[in-house]
Amino acid sequence: MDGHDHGLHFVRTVPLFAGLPETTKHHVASAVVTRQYQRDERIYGPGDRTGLFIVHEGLVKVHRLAASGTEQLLRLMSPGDFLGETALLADTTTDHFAVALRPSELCMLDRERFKRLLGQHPGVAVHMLQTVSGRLGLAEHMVSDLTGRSVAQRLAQQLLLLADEAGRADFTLPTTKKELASYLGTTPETLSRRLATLQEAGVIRLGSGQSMELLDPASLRTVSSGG
Amino acid sequence: MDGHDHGLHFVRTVPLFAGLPETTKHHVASAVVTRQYQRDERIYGPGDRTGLFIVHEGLVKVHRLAASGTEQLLRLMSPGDFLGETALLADTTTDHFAVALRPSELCMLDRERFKRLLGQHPGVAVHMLQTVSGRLGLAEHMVSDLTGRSVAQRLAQQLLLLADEAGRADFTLPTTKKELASYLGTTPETLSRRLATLQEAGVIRLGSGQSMELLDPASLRTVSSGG
DNA sequence: CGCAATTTTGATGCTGTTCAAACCAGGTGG
DNA sequence: CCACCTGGTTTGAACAGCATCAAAATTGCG
Repeated sequence: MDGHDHGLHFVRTVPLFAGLPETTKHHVASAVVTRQYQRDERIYGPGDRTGLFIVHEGLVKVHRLAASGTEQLLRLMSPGDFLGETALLADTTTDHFAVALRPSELCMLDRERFKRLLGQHPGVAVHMLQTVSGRLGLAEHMVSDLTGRSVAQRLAQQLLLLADEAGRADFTLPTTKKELASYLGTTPETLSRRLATLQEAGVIRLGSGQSMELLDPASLRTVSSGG
Repeated sequence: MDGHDHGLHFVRTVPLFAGLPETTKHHVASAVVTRQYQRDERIYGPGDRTGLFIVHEGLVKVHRLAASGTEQLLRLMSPGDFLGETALLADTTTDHFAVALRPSELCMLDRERFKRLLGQHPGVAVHMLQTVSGRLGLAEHMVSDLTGRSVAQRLAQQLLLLADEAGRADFTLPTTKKELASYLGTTPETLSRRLATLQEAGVIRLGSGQSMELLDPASLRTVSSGG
């Protein structure tokens, strides 16, 4: 299987391109550059002038570094997700980092071709608009959570969400606890303490590594909503 | 001048509709419902199923209430800005408030017509995508600022931004200090103290009401970037 | 002029950070 | 196969920033 076929197969699995006609999918597939990234390899960083990336395989974190050195994890991107569009649409360079958390494969569509695609296929623009709008909702939710809710509340909410995504009460974190702490806007130390508290209360059970189990989800829901 | 003409005049001033052909502008103008809002009047709230709003005159705040009662100001919308698109694109109800901070005029385009417009005029989708993408950037910036920077740093940054927007060192806040505190993710008390500190240091001068003057912007820049 | 809301100031307490050190896990090379 | 090393996790102690509560002062508005 050569690069083109591989790309075409890939393009078919991307929600963003779902509505495109066959011939356009071929065009996109041949225009796209696919690359593998190792664990911890940087995909782009502040100042880079990249195109649109789409995750094919693996897990990518989008984060920002404050002057103080604090890292804020903004989002995790999984297969099918796109990233890098903010700088592209504003015609500037990026102001954040994208790093592969595991061996990953991404493809990139250069700026020119992407803009052309956007202008010629409104469906892509609309789909992208829906996605970005959803991300905005999440980000603004995060803002109000950071000011209006405690770490314990945010953690409880996140644990419920993770269990929900996994579809079961026992699951494994997609990342290290350090990254989870960053996502929740706190430190590893504080997160560790809150988790310990929950375990002592019999609400969760911490397994080895990043695995855990929710023993009392109802209790978590109470905590999450400020009980 | 009847409602239609008024609407048409309005439509011409909206950046979002800038690229539309004349005939479409007429259609939009006749489809739009214009309304006046008093100071503190609610435009929409959580659970409402609204269309797309566009600010014509005045100032609108978009905010969220935490269970604890904490209010988080998310953004201020001025003439030309649109709002309500998140719920619309996700086909759900809103999860936040929009309130007129002054006597304001807004128009609303209902869901159906908006969706049709979006599908038929890709330029609108692309423009909207750019705007929403920019807002996402701001929101994510806010997230990392809330976790990585102190109130003093966020305040310094905001003061510089306000002076920049005003184009001069002495300006008047667009809102009350209470709202500014909410925007910065802090309390009125803390904001008042930080402003007092800056004044004592000779960095700013607080005038009556919401007016102030930046005496030493360089110093603010130092504070803002963590000096 | 006087009321209501905002702003300021003060005193106190708590949540979460910081620094430090011990502990643990996974992966590498001898 | 095991010692080792690096980064993640946990725990402890002390501290700092900011919120909270309370009350006085100021502002703007009817």
